[in-house]
Amino acid sequence: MTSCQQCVVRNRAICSSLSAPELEVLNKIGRRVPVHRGQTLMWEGDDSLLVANVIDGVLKLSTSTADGREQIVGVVYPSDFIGRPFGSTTQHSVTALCDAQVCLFTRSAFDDFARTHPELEHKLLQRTLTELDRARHWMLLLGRKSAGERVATFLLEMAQRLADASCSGGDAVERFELPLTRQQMADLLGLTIETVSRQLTRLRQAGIIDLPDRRTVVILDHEAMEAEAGNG
Amino acid sequence: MTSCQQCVVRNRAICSSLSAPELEVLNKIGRRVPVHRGQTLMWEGDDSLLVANVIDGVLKLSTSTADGREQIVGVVYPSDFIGRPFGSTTQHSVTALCDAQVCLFTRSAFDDFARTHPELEHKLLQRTLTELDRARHWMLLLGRKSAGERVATFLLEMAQRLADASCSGGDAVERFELPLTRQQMADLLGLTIETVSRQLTRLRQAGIIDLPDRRTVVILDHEAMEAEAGNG
DNA sequence: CGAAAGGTTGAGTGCTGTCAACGTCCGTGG
DNA sequence: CCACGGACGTTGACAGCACTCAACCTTTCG
Repeated sequence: MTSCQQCVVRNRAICSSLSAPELEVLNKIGRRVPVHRGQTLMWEGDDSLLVANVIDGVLKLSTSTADGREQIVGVVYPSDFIGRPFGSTTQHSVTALCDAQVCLFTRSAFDDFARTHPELEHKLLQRTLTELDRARHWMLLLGRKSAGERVATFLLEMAQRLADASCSGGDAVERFELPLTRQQMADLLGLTIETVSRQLTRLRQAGIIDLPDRRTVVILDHEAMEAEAGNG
Repeated sequence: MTSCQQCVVRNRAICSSLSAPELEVLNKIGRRVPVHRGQTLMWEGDDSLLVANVIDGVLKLSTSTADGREQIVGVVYPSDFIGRPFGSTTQHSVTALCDAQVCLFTRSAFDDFARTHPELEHKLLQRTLTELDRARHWMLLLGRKSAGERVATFLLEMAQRLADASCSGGDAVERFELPLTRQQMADLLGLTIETVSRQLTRLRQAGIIDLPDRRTVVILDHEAMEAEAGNG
């Protein structure tokens, strides 16, 4: 039986605000659930019935237009929180990009627990404020950056986030596996799959990155990447 | 002397969570400040030293690329909260779109007060969650919608928000004043000023809207607008 | 009245999307 | 083991939407 005490995201997730006896209670209302790659945990427009902490894996948050154009509005990693507490509907779908594990709560039980645990709400507030900053920052990319800048910015951000998640002391990793397909990259960057592919090829031919296989990226020239990303 | 008790946003802002004696304390750490049109209250990248409630007027939140391209990432109205509590830097500039009034706090004083008033933090959390939903919804527009859809979506959303702010029972108003110039609309929609102007002209010539003067919009055919916006 | 700011319209270009063909990887089943 | 099929990815040709550059109009304000 898995308990919160042994949870791998214990010290990073919002649960880190809780004492041992509080964790006992939370343990009772949550349950660990596996999510398979491609499985959708919540659907855009649905009643908000569930919230969760990501324990392992990567998931995407996405919305679509009426005619099916998709935009990925967030990518979440272990220790991130998903779902819409204190609200009636979920504004975006949540889908696993790889096999994942989440710690699932019914929204009502979570809401009740959170309302009586200010420290937990504070952690959630901090996390939400950070997510809002991140979302707004992404709006600059979607509204104002060229295809080349978008792809470069994405690769740099991915390197940085994976570095934060691992233990490399904050330095961006220079080699990593993409958790996204080309189509998903396109949906995140507001581009088409062909444009993403062409920009990756261009960066590779310019000697700025290497692509040993379809999922692996090696950043060869970090400075040139910053220039490509429009941070200059 | 103005007190919180008489504040026009008293019942809508996050302060609505507070009792009379608590308001007394808040009154002491905040002060009402006028902001002139065009004046920037906070700068992107600055240390986060101030937060505020909007009392009157409309302000924009914006970020820029290194070479000066601007993206508006949010528009705030009376009762909205601005600034970055519990964080070291402000991620976007805040600028008044018309003469405005805000209730200003130093971040440290506000943080301290919030940390000891869970009900206030709860209100702030709800507000932040709503803003996050709104920002993510806007990402769909920036990433996937055409110029025509963006302009139509913007006008519909503006009509809805002004309806929510007034007392029209939730029905969108059919006639309103834009708080934005064409350039600001372009910066919000991720377009150029010329494209915005052309799309407005197109909607007017199609008989879907009227533009009595440069700042006034009349929605003549709400259904056609929904279609133009790409909503089903 | 003149200047500046804001807005509209036109002509032309180019970036990115569309459509299509082909290539690569990988799991499945003969 | 190999053939096959499907998912994923790359590349090319072409078109079109939105951007750029430019001229001109309207409103505002000193």
